[in-house]
Amino acid sequence: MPARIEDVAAHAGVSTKTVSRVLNGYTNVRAKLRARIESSIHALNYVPNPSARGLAGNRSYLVALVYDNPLAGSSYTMELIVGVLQACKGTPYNAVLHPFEATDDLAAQIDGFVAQHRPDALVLVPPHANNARLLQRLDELDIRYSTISSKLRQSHIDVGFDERRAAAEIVEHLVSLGHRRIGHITGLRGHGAHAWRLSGYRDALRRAGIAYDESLVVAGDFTFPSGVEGAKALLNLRRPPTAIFAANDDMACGVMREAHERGLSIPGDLSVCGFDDTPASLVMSPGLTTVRQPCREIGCLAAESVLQSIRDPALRQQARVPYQLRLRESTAAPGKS
Amino acid sequence: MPARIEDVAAHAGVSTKTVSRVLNGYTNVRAKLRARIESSIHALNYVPNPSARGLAGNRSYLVALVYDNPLAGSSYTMELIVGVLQACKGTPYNAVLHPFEATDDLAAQIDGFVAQHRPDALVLVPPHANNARLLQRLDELDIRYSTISSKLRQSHIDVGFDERRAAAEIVEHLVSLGHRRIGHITGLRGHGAHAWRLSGYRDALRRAGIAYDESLVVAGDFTFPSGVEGAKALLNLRRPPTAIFAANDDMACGVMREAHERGLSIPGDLSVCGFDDTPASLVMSPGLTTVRQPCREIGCLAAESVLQSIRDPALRQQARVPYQLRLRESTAAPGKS
DNA sequence: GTCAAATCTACAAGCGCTGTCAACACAAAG
DNA sequence: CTTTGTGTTGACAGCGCTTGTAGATTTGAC
Repeated sequence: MPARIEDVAAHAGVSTKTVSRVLNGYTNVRAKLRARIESSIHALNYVPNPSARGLAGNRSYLVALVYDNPLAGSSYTMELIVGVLQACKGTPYNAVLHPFEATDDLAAQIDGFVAQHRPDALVLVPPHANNARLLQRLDELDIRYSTISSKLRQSHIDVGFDERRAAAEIVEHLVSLGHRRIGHITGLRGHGAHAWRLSGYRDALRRAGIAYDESLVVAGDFTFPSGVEGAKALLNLRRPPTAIFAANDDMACGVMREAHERGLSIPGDLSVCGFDDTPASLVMSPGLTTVRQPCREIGCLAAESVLQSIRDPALRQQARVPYQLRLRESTAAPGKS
Repeated sequence: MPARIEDVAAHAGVSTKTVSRVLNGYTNVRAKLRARIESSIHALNYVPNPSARGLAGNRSYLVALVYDNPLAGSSYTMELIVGVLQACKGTPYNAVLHPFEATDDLAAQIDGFVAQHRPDALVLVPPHANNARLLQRLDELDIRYSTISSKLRQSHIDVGFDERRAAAEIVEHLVSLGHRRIGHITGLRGHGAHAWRLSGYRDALRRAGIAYDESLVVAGDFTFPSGVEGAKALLNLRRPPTAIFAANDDMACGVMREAHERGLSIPGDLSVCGFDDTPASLVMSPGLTTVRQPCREIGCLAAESVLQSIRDPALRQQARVPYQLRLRESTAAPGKS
């Protein structure tokens, strides 16, 4: 039978109330007494019972990660999960996962989920992070939440990185190699990543004094097949691009596949770069030039902030974490094989 | 304020205890009364409070997925998670994740985790599923658990698939294409997957009347770099193999990388096949021939069984789920380009 | 030394549920 | 008609914690 708070109180010679104060981080306990209680906790190997705590305090000690059905992008989600778990470590909080089916009655779904599990806080991943109705419903329910890479310019907690600048940098890398005709396969419309990465692409062209050519930009949806299709469209142009910047790695892999099909060598005949640094980008041959998005840090920060906001409801924070260019073998100067 | 069991009882004109019986699936409630209570539950939109339930019933309604630090194999873990979540859906149970750091004091770690979160059940993934000391400790703590692909022939719940047979099948596929010199890069020693897949390889050779050649089998550790190294060793042989069966996809990707480095075309100069059907195997060029391991079903089944065993502690079950060969473009008859 | 503020104790209530056990209804048996 | 047994239902305590109140004690400032 595990120790109870009562046992700790008796062991330390204090009231249970004071032990409770220590457990919950109240500051009005004298340092000396606090130390004594903490050593009793340690001696008895005491860990508070989460159910009892939750029941009495009307809390669940649960943070839910709300993400899209993970058919695609599993490594992205997985990394976020690792980050969220890291943030929960050492706290009484536990992470639970909630993959939302992408349906219309999202409000109903969130209501059901909240009713059942009563999470104290949510971390929302795109596309849900961009769903204004959802956020509004959460506000109504008075549930704290943070978002990841939300394109909504709202006054809530959000964590992301400067995707526009990162996209610009990777395109500038292509420019610096000598490329002038650079194709772009966009992400799925509606995602912030679609607009930001496209804007970055245009920023880089503008700064390099290269005219924006609409025909070099084709629509993708972040999937491998859409990368293949995008590559087909671009490579079928009368004057095909010498480099293609795909808005994510899966599509970049699609581009590489199509290039191989056509017998084009990479990077000799075509430079390819992606975005996200998924595991696949490392195992591709050649290795894929991409942007490392620090998913773990993002997940960790998003969870930490939202937990902090439980104590301090006024907290509003727009954190931007650093990204890194990963230059690998899929990009080189044009026209040399 | 959400409805409480008391409200439901009042609405249905019964005692709270009877409502509780209905909620917990006790059979000794008359059908008519049960129906009335169920309609009251529905009418009031009642969902029991997990904390209260847990406190009163001395349960946590938590299933923990215990896996290795997810630096590698994130898609495998992710798929298992999806399966476990699926199994929890519609039950009062919730899934929590516990990535174990691979340290020596595993018993201490599990004790700490159990003390803090008090999960009702665990699902163990290799290599932890193979840790006899860990299982013993769980038995001592009287915590239900199930394992996934455990190589321990113990009397507990385990879910997996016939890896040996699957490995044999994929090697037979190579044989049927005309390959006689087939290399194998093994997995990490200690994992069941190491032994089973190697055994399958040998089974296939034996059945094809091909002598087992030790020099064609090199040790890997399931990582991409070890695949590269393994490929180097095999391709440097005086008589290199015409096909390589890597014990997982990551290593197969490493083989493809090395082949590309050497200017060997796949499958023209070298056939490659992997195992697991990770997302990368689909985006590789050419697509990788591999074995689909039904991770979701496995995770789901493992969680379902262990939840069932909470009610029925006598439950022992060794489930084998079906696998599928995925024949893609990385394998072909030898010697034709 | 005095007084207010800060700290601490004791105790009770109660969070929402389930377990225990007793009560009850109803059928079959005597 | 009573007795016994079986199945169904209810009353109530209590799970382990937090919160609140009222009062005791200590502390530090003056």
